[in-house]
Amino acid sequence: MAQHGLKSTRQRSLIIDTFFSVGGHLSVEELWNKVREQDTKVSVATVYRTMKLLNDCGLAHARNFGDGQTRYEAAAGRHHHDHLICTRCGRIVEFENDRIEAMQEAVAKKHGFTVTSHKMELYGLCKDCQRIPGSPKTEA
Amino acid sequence: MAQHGLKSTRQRSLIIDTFFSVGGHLSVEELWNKVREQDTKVSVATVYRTMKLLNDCGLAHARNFGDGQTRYEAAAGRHHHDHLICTRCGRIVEFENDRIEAMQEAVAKKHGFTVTSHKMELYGLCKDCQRIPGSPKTEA
DNA sequence: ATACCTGCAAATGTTTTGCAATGAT
DNA sequence: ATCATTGCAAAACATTTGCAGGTAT
Repeated sequence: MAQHGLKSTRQRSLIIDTFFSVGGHLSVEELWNKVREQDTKVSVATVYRTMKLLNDCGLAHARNFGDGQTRYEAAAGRHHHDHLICTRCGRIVEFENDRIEAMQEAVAKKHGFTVTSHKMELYGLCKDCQRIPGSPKTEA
Repeated sequence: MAQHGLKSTRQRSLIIDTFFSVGGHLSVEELWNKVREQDTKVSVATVYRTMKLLNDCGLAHARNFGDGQTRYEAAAGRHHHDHLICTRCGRIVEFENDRIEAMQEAVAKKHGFTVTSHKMELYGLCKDCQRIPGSPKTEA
């Protein structure tokens, strides 16, 4: 970390290790809770600061799935991908599709735009939730 | 409006008229400013409440382009569409592409999802901004 | 030693809400 | 008259920041 003038601290190591070992698409609060299982003293502010750094370094990507919280996913050496989000159980599935990406480029070009980034999210019901009628987020 | 137990008030009429006549993708604050040109007394809370109603009725759609504010666009009788957003000047261009939609469906089906809604946003530089080096949001 | 980091609490920015007063039907 | 709606100010949320003390290099 020293190459960017960053220091390796107990808190940062714990936060980063936890983030990568838990995986998925964690909100800061979720990550904070996991971190506090190991060290009760770590403050949210530090988790926010650390995830921001990780994002700036390109090791994590900030995402926003419309639930009002920023979520982070590991990014090291990963391809760009998009997401399917189950609006009932919250499951998030990642996918890649080169043909869609190509068509996005084509659409942008048609409108004179140069695309630097994009996001695409498909919301709906996952396989399991389609057969279960009733209200969302009510796991058995 | 009576069919939903909603009442027609001076504030609502003004907010709704303003929203539809200004058009585009307005944040609540932008809309509030426009509204106050006609009536200084209208509160932000009322604008928030009215736009939420309009959204629930399906007459407006809430959008989130990553600038931290919810933006609303008119929705009455419009097709689904996606957006190109210029990260320099903030210009927003709408587009429709049936082939991309079809491929989204296909991807979802492959993963066992039923899609109920989706969002796709392409961020980059518009035609005009590509030729202007320098910092964003600095209009001549 | 010298930056950089941390925790805390206070501040931020956006959106929501409780409540008493006002207004529409 | 009744019940929805308003404005205001306070509350709620997620996130950021100032600062004084602590820590890695």
